[in-house]
Amino acid sequence: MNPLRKPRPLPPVTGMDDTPRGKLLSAAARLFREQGFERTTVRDIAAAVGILSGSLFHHFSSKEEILKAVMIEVIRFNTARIEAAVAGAQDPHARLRALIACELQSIVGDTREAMAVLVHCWDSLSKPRQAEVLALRKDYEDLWLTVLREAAACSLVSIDPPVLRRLLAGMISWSETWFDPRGPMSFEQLVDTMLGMALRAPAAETAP
Amino acid sequence: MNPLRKPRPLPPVTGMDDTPRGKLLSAAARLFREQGFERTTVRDIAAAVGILSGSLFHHFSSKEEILKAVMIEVIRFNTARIEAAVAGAQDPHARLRALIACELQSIVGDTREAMAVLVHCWDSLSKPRQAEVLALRKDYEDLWLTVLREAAACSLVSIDPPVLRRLLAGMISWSETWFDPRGPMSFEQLVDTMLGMALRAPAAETAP
DNA sequence: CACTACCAAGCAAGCGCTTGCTTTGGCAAC
DNA sequence: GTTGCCAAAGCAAGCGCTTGCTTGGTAGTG
Repeated sequence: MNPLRKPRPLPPVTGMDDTPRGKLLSAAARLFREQGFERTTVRDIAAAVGILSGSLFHHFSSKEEILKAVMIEVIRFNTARIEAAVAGAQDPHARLRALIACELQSIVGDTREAMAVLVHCWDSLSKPRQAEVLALRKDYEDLWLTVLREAAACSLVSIDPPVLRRLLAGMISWSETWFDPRGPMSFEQLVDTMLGMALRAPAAETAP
Repeated sequence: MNPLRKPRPLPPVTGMDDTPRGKLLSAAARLFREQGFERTTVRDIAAAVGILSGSLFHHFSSKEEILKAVMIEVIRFNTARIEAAVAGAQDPHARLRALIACELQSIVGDTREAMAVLVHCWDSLSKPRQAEVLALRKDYEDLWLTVLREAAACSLVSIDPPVLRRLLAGMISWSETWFDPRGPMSFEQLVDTMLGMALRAPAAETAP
């Protein structure tokens, strides 16, 4: 927006900083997740940070722009995280495990609210805004495919990478609905279970 | 609801019959899926079957009751389907495959709209109505657990049944977002791929 | 004549967003 | 070190519209 800006200490911290904008985004993320996008009013969001509804429009031009901003911030944050994790892993097996662990972490851990919003409120975004978000998501998905293709190339996995990606995405994103890190199963156990399913399963025979 | 009722030719046909109520339900299911519950107005639903919005309330007492009815019908239908499929399968392996095939069928096949509504519009239902639907869902989930425990007992699978159920539920329900039976991968191939992942994967070591 | 199905009209409430104005805090000019 | 200034941030009020649902009445059917 503003072309001339003082050098900020760092790009966004854990997703949302503590500027008015950042506070609005994290409050909105929590509300959107709890009540859904349509059932959350601009008055709800404003009240959550202690201002009136009209004042909200000094920061965002519309309610939908808030939703878009929540999604963009969480995608940026998590893309940076998986890039760092993959760069720090030594072999294909470790890289695959790192991806699963990162995505699970983002969904049941620190960015849980915003990730749930990304999944559940997707259809509340207009098509043009969906396209903007999808463009950002591309880097994220490309990295997944690269790692899965590498794993397939060395016979670590035998399922077609695009299909395997989607099956893993389903398992991982669904765990938001049931997994509790304080429950009987630990985070690491769940990662290893998912990894185990991805690894040794043989591909289905290519029958019609 | 009505304790005295003419013997209907059969319990609900493919989910929704062709009475005014049935037509309303399938129109609502389609609209709820395409636009979400909140963005769909009672005027939309009424228009889809060619009546005015007020007339809708001669069939349902509220918009939310329509949503509940859609969910209940699809659960009834799919519970009957898996019960028949399991009863017709000879061994644990076949029973597990039948469950996966049935659930995938319900999600990408004939009851696609209503199943998508069940998953995506869940939070739009008030808590008391959620409880009513959950009570019906219990039989369905119990059958899954029974089959998975049997498979575990004969070492067909090695992952804890409740966990495995949730991982499979995630993979299967997520496929609504990407799987196209007319695409390069057939329905049966996808079932076998999922089955393969469930089958031989070893449980994660029980480390902290 | 009861019953189902529907129409026509509209109400009360809530919605996203706009407008016009006030307060606040930082900072360069003098 | 006041002073003058301005942009960011917020308030108070409310507009125009949509929403779920109600009401009172009517046509067709067994």
